[in-house]
Amino acid sequence: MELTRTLYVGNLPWATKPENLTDLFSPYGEVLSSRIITDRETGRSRGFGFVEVRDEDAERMVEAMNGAEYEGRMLTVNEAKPRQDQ
DNA sequence: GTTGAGCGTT
Repeated sequence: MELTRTLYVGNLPWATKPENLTDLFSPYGEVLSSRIITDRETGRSRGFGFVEVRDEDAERMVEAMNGAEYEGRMLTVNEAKPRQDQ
């Protein structure tokens, strides 16, 4: 039984940092970790990231943040697909 | 010094 879930966050501004994700999602639940996916070569943001949250908060946080506006962008928030398998 | 749909490293 997992205690956490990972949320996919898309349509982020290029300048968004992991701490920004934490600040954005914290009001709606506990953020355990957050990360911005960057291009391995250039190191620049790819415009999306992932936020690890408590399982019990995940649903509410998706509802609250999906479609929310950040720096003029309508965010896409969904439960992340499993990275390896399942 | 750019871009805009997307589901991520060890």
